[in-house]
Amino acid sequence: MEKNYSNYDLDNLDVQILSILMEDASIPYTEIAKKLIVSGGTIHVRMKKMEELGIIRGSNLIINPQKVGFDITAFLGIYLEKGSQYSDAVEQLRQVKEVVELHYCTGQYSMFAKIICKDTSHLRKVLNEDIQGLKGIQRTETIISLEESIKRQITL
Amino acid sequence: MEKNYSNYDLDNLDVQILSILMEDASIPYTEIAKKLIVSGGTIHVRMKKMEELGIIRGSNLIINPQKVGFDITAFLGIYLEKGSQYSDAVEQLRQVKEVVELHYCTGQYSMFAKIICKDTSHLRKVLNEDIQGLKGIQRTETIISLEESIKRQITL
DNA sequence: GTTGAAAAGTGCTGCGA
DNA sequence: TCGCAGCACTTTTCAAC
Repeated sequence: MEKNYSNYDLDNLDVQILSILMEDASIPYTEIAKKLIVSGGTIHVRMKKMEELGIIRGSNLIINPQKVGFDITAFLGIYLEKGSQYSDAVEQLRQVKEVVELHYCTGQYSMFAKIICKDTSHLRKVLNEDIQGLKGIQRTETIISLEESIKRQITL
Repeated sequence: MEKNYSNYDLDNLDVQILSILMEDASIPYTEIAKKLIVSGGTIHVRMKKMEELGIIRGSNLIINPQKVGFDITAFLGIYLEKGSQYSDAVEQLRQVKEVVELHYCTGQYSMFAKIICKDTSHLRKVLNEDIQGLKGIQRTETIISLEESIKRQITL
């Protein structure tokens, strides 16, 4: 399905289509077509091309975590005992459902995670029981987000 | 539009609908209905209710940043000169398009940002020219992500 | 590559249980 | 409150430019 172009040149039309749908994926093709003064069929062809190229990963329904009782976002700097334990640690952290992002990174931490929990006691449980005990993890540093002021995708 | 229930009890059906659409918002209601053994109309009613309650924020087209030439993800710990400059700093950072997330947080940093850039020279430009010079920002620490191993939404 | 329209499928609304 | 059926709208396809 996904063709092997590492970097495809998007033209202006592609970028404008993506920009619109990145903000709201439910906007109909026909409406985009009107706005960009092309036919609906063209939007469809472009989208199909970009899907095949792997530029489009899919679409997500975005929910408000706070409304469903998930109130705490935290970042976790993770120190591994040895760098070689990285892939092991990834697999273990993948089992922890509260981990929504995990990065292998430069700087003081070996890995860096973003986790979302229901409340402080849930966070404590995840840190103490689910993460601190994992094989290869030496220690962690926690940064708690009190407010998410900006949340968006890149501007093309 | 949005009713003022701070926390509404979702039943099992609501949670299952959300779980499916959070992974792929393009799945038709009729298919969800078949999977959960209810009618399409019921899915529609539940979705409308959750939209009115503000549980659903919308939907995004997810693109692969690397395929469009954005190759570097970095996290930025930001030290402010005074905590009171927070809202000022938020507004300034909102103008920097490369900043995709910004948190006000506990711990050593006053604020914590996630930024996505095209390459190392783009990152350097954003750090040196767009961010370091902003009023109220004392200094920053950069963590560069070499690999994003996990990227998902919360599991309800 | 793009267009325009026809065909297929989906979302929405109202009635009935 | 839920399910069913008809209508409106969208996506998809395709021949022609």
